[in-house]
Amino acid sequence: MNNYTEILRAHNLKATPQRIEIANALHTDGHITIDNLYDRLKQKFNSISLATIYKNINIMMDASFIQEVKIPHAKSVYELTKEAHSHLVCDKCGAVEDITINLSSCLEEVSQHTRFNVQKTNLVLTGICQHCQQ
Amino acid sequence: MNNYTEILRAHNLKATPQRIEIANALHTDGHITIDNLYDRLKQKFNSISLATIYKNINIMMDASFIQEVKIPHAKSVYELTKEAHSHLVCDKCGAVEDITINLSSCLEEVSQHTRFNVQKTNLVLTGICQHCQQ
DNA sequence: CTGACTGCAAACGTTTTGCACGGTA
DNA sequence: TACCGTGCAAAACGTTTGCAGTCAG
Repeated sequence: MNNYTEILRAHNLKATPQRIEIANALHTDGHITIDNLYDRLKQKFNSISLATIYKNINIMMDASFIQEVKIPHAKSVYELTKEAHSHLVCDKCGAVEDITINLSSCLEEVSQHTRFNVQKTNLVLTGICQHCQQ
Repeated sequence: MNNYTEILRAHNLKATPQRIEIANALHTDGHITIDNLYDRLKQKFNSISLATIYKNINIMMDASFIQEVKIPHAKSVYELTKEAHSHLVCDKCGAVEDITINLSSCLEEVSQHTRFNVQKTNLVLTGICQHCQQ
């Protein structure tokens, strides 16, 4: 488990117990919805408010500490910000997995066809995960 | 302008004037938010209800006549269903543009690293469009 | 003619806001 | 201590639902 106290402060966020637990939940689960995060934090802080979850999610996104992943036909999940990567999402069980894919050939193709200046890539591949194939 | 009466019926959707106008709006604009669609249809049907927009968007999605495109940090847009393609989204002006990119090398990479069975690709490239670069 | 669609109003779920209290730095 | 964060309650927002009247097939 990381020391999220320091990491939070490095992002100009006060290290409250609630925020540290949000960071731990994201670190443990990788990807989590608002609802799951709320359920998870209620175990540790029985009187925590959903408003606190939302306020922290928003301020942590502003600080680029976390990121939202929008998924077709499903609720958004949140993850700790890390190096650029893509996502595999299982349509059956909903599991979200990180995957690093080299998109340079795709970006070349874009620059060949348009003058659009790409800054970020968002690739979500949906289908059936290995576990659900059985 | 296409004859959307027939196309709607081919999708088992009754061809009401409201639905035909939704199809025309999507055909003309390419990508449109719920709000813009509502504003657009109010010009033709001054007493149209937002509920009608939502009901039709949902039934048209169920019929695979249209599709939702989820965009980072922005509202979803809707488009007529067509062959698979990716999207360029300008962070400045919000414009959404279709682009066909060959993703086969990316999919190969996925099958080399996992046994995930990919069924759909959702690629959204964000950045600055040619017009906003000037 | 019949079932489906529309428009209105109300309900619903999600997210945001204001405020008093409490905790971090 | 000063400011920021928390929790509660209420408000705001987007979306869905139920119903009565209307229309497409």
